[in-house]
Amino acid sequence: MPELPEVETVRRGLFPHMADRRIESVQCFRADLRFALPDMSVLHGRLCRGVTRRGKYLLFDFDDLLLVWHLGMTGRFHVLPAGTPMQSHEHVRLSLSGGECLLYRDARRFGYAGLIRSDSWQNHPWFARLGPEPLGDDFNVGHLAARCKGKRGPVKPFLMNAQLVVGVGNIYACEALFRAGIHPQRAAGRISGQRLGRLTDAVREVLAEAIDSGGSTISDFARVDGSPGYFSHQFAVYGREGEACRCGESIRRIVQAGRSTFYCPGCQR
DNA sequence: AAATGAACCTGTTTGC
DNA sequence: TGCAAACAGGTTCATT
Repeated sequence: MPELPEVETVRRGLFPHMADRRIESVQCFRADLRFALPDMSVLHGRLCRGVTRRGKYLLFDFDDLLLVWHLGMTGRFHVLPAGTPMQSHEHVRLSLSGGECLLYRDARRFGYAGLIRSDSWQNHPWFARLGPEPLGDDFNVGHLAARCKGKRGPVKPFLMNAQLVVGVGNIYACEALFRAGIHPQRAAGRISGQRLGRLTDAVREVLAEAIDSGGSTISDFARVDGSPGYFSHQFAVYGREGEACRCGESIRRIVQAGRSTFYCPGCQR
């Protein structure tokens, strides 16, 4: 479900509820999600310093320990008053000082969590091979050109590879390619430097605009307070098969690497 | 090496 | 109406 803008929206929603709060109790309602859950009882009595993000991972800072969480496709966090009844698909609940509790809900259970040492988190297998943050300086046309060189596979699934750049999932890959005017089936190694420059700009712009809109809600995504994200109203191509593009062509849907791709055959070459 | 497909799991939508 | 198939924001592993 959540791509970078949605995870960042969740992070911003969590931060004021988690920073400087102590974990007063931990309840796990099942032993595993996608993987076995860590023993979160070690967090009992600990102070959370804040919540950061790397790619699509949330990192809860407990000084020497990080609680790392990936939302998978349908994971959601909510902060609610203590004593709130159990919610559907609720798997974990942390009671916090100050009278609130943090709930994790996940219908499909593709999400996962881990407890790792803060001093070596970047060497953890979940992080060691991740590409640069798309909104940071390390994601630039030089990086993209170097990685695209010689690649014969289609650019759209290539763009979704977290080893190239983190945070770009199915929605924003489609939207960024539309903005850059690049056909999703074009070989990654056969795009001019100028057009790769447009693509880096498009990735940054679409992600930044989506964060400003609170992410995109299709069906499952919700912010920590339960409200939806509004960027879905601004999709140019995603989910719009058969609708007319502003150029007049009809938007198409194809399947690449098992995922739906939406594009405009008039605007994207 | 690189690209595709299957797997993980449940809920919702679509089509016959 | 009922049932089955298709589809859904992600990642990893196995197979060509």
